[in-house]
Amino acid sequence: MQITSKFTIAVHILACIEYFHDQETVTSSFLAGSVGANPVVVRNVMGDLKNAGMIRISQGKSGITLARPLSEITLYDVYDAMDCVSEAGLFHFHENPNASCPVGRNIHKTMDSRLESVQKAMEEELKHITLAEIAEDTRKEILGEAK
Amino acid sequence: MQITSKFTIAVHILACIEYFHDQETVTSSFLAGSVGANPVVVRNVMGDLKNAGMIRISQGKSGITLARPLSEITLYDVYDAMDCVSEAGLFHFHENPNASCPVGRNIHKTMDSRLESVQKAMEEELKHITLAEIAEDTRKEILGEAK
DNA sequence: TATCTTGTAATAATTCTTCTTACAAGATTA
DNA sequence: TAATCTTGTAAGAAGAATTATTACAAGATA
Repeated sequence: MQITSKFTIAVHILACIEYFHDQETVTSSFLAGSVGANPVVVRNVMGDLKNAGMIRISQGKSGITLARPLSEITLYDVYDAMDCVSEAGLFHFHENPNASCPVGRNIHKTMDSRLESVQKAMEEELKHITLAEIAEDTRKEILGEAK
Repeated sequence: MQITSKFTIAVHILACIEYFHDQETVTSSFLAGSVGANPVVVRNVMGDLKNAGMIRISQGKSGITLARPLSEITLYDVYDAMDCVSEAGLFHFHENPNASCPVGRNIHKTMDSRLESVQKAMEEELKHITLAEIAEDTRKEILGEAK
């Protein structure tokens, strides 16, 4: 089980917009080229990022741009925008516990709050990481390559 | 995306073994009845729990028993035994970032350590919760029902 | 020895995710 | 204004992963 690749694609896209904004007109096709995915999946991710207020989309020369600085976007914001985890939560509860068994009809309730806290721990960690860090590290890696 | 229901099934099973061990002979069919799943999935989960040293399996009157007290089993132990998350990690990285794009060939490296720390935060939280807590709360809920 | 239970393979069914094609609608620029 | 480019979205195909089920051999028990 893994969290949808839309999440890492979204991060990749944001890093690209930041990196290329003053050299190229950034379009969905351009991004799809860097990501290595079909332009349509990129456009869908773009749509989610736009709805979340992270990017602006123009068909003109300005292309796709950041709507706010990467320092104000955390991994959690992206995770949230991509709907990485369903309404039901990170953990899949088995569907048919037997209500005529005392354990069966109570175990769900007993686990729920604890599993929520586990999910929350992950989400809190995501909030501590900004896209700015990632973009900056990426830039450093690229500069490092020159040697 | 959700973590396999084998995880909650395993917790349910452990709670059942604890709850019923002095009233019933606990078998895979009995457990399957409480869980509401096919006996084969229960047996597979049982196999994993046995390999992890949490339960003992007998075909006789003793049935399935705990191999160590629930206070010494954490949700992480169960999570680990069920192989809830693949080798590749919790986050699915998109497969084909373009190596001829500077961002494309560096973004993976840049994200990896951070995503690992996020996954680790979740796993640490799992380590803080014991099966004993859950079994105890379940017992309390059951007693509460009597009113 | 008859019965019950586990272990496991094989397979089917279902659900999710990802990819792809196609095209309408909006924006841009010459 | 017309030609071109880009986005937004629907529809569907393909693929992967998860879960359920049948079947049966082998081991344990009484």
